Amino acid sequence: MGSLRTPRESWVEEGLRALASGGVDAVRVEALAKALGVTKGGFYGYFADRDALLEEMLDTWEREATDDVFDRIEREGGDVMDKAYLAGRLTFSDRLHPIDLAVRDWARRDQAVAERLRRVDNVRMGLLREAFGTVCADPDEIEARSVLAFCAAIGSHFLAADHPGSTRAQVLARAGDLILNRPPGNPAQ
Amino acid sequence: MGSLRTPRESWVEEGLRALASGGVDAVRVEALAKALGVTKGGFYGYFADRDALLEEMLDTWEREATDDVFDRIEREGGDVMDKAYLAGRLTFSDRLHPIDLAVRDWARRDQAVAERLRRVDNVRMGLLREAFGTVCADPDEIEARSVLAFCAAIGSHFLAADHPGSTRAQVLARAGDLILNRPPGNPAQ
DNA sequence: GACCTGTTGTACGGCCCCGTACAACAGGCG
DNA sequence: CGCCTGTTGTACGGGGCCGTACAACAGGTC
Repeated sequence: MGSLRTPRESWVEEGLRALASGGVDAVRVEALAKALGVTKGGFYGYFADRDALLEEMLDTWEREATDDVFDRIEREGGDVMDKAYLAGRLTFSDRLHPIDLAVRDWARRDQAVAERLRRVDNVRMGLLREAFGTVCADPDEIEARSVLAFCAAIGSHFLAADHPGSTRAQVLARAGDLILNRPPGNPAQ
Repeated sequence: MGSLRTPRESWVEEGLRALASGGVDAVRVEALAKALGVTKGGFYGYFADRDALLEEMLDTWEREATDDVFDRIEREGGDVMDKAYLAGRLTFSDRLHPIDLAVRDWARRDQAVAERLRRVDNVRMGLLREAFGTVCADPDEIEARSVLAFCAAIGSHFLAADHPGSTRAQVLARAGDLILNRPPGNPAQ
C-alpha cells in the first residue's frame, strides 16, 4: 500500500495559506498543487471538487478559532480578563488573524460563510461580554464596550491612516484604556 | 462622427459596481460588457487594458471620497462636529461604503491601493481629530478616540455577531456615547 | 444619398483554471 | 521477485477571460 505522500491536510493547509494571503479567489487547485510541488492528480482523490476543499478549510478554521482556543484557555486558567486577553492573543496570532480577515471579506459575498463567521464571532463576543462584565454592570454598556473592543481589533487592520507622533500600537493601547474605562498608562494586552 | 453610445464613465461606473459587490476579482472586462448590454469591443478604445480601468476606478473613488465630501461639507457649513457627522454620512452612503470595504480588502494585497487608501483615511482621520478636538484636549486621547470611532465604523461592517435583546444600531449608538464620553441616550449620528 | 469618423460586434490566439480519465509509479505483502 | 493498492503525472475537453484585428455599423456632414 503506497504511503500518503501529500496527505489531505497538506491541501487544507496550503489552501488556508492561499486564502490568508490572496483571498478566496486565490484558492485554486492547480496553484495549490504547484505550491506543494506536485500536480493536481492526487487532489481529487481526497476532495470531490474545489468547493469540498473550501468547506474543509472553513471547518478547520472554525475549529481552531473556537474549540482549540477554548481548550487552551481552560488549560491555562486565570481570571476572566486574563482569559479574554489570551483569547485575543490566540485569535490574532500570525496564523489565525490573516485567515480571519480573509474570511470576513469572503463572508460579505457568501451567505454560508457569513453564517459560520457569525457562529465564531458570537463565541468571541461571549468571552468579551464575560470579561467586561467584571468591569461594569449595565448589560447595554457591556455590549457596547465589547463591540467597541472587537471592532477596534478588526478595524485597526483595515485602517490605513498614519498617526503623527505615535505608533499604531501606542494609539491602540490608549484606545484600550478608553474601552476599559481606566486611566492611561496601565499594563495592557 | 458617431456619438458615444457607451461612454468612458459607464465602464468606470459598472466597474465600481462590480468592485463593490464582488471585489477586485469580479471586475472583468467581458463581465462588465455583458452588464452594460454591449460587447467588450468598445472598451479598448477608452482603456489600454484592465489595469487602466482599475486605476481610473480608484481615481474616481478617491475623488468622491475626499474632494467631493469636502466640497459638500463646506457648502453645508455647521460646526466641526456637524461636519464630521456629515462626512460620516457621506462616507458610509449606499454608494461609497461598499466600495470602501472592497478597497480596504484590496489594499491588503496591493501596495499601490494601500497607498491610496492611506491618503483617503488620513483625510478622514483629520476630520475626526478636528471633531474630537472640541471634546477633549489631550492629543493622545483625541487620537485614540478618533481611531476608536473610525474602527467602530469600519469594523461593525465586518463583525458578524448577534446582539441578544438589541439591534446593532442601538449597540453602536451606545458605543458612540462611550467614544464621545457622554451619558447614554443623547441625539447621535 | 454618399462619405467620413469613431463605436461596436465578431472572431481569434493565448492563457489559466476545473474536473475527468487513465497510465505510470512507489511501497508493502505474499 | 511479482502483485496489489493507492498516489501521482499526463493528457484531455470545456469554459472563462484578456487583448488584438478587422469588419459592420450608426450618426453626423456635405
